Amino acid sequence: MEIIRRKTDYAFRLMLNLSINYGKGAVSARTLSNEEQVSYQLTCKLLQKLHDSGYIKSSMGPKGGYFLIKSPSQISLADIVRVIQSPISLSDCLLGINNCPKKSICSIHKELYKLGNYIDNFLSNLTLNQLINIRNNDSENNANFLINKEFSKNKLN
Amino acid sequence: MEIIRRKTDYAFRLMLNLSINYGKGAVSARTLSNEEQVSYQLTCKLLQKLHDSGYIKSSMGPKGGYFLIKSPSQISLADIVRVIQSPISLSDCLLGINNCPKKSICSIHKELYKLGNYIDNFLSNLTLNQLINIRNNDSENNANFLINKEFSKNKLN
DNA sequence: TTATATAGGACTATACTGGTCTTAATTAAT
DNA sequence: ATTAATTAAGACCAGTATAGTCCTATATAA
Repeated sequence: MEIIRRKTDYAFRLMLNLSINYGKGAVSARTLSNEEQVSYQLTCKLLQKLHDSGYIKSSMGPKGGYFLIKSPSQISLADIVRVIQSPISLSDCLLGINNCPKKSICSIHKELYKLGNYIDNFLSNLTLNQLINIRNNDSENNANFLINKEFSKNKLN
Repeated sequence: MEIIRRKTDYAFRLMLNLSINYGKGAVSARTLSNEEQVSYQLTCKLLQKLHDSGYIKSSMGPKGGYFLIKSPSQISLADIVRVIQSPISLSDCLLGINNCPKKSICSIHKELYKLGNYIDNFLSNLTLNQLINIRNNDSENNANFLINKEFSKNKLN
């Protein structure tokens, strides 16, 4: 089960593309669809949602398209997640005392609560602007995934 | 969308109960169902899965039931998650370079990868034994959720 | 006027999730 | 031996989420 749903992932891409084009005019759904390899229909749907939520504006007609309203530094991945997919929660029971019938359970949820907070904060603090910077600093080679593999070996050390 | 599915949460409870009874003989599904407020049928199903995965043993007949094979210090929440629900992955694309058509995306996934690792490690390092200890240290009052509520108010401060 | 865009409702196939029902097989105690 | 308590396990189901398409309408630059 994916925490970040596929649609949300698509939206990340679309928004990152718009971030790179921030201040350079509108980008059409068709272009975004092609460049980010997301089906045209779905691209439209996702852009509409992002539009309705006030992150992007649209201009209709030829030469129309979408562009960011806010600066990429003011939009986090958590924002996008919130728009596209149902909210991420770590577990049902964290929502309230009602679902947690026994005290014995609370030690579980107390710990899970910390994890939930961490995830929240992580996504809230990761802005589109930061992602652009990471990409730029990251050299021109395509070896990011190799780097990621190293990350995984060293995890928690 | 919950990262820890409800069934997994149930399994956490059942396993914590068995942990508390570790070394004290078998506990029947009926008892576990009552004590942890999980439907009897579902309790049976979950216990069967945990049994098949080698975390608990069963004895049939009257006075039968289930008991842990391993020590609670050797079973993590990640273990239980793995048995009960489909594996947690942060996003489809993290699975491989194949799903990641554009380099521009990698800066997203590089960061998400870190988050995925954190979640993994968190759950892998949280053992049933630790949860018992947390519970015991946590005083005898029932106010854990009040504490949790405070947590939620103060988060990110 | 036309071609290029966005806007948005309706619909669908598939899969997952939580959960139940039913029928067996095992075994301690009487 | 019989009975009652218990695990074992397959089949089934309703509800919902997910990803995605289809179709029609509307706006607008050229």
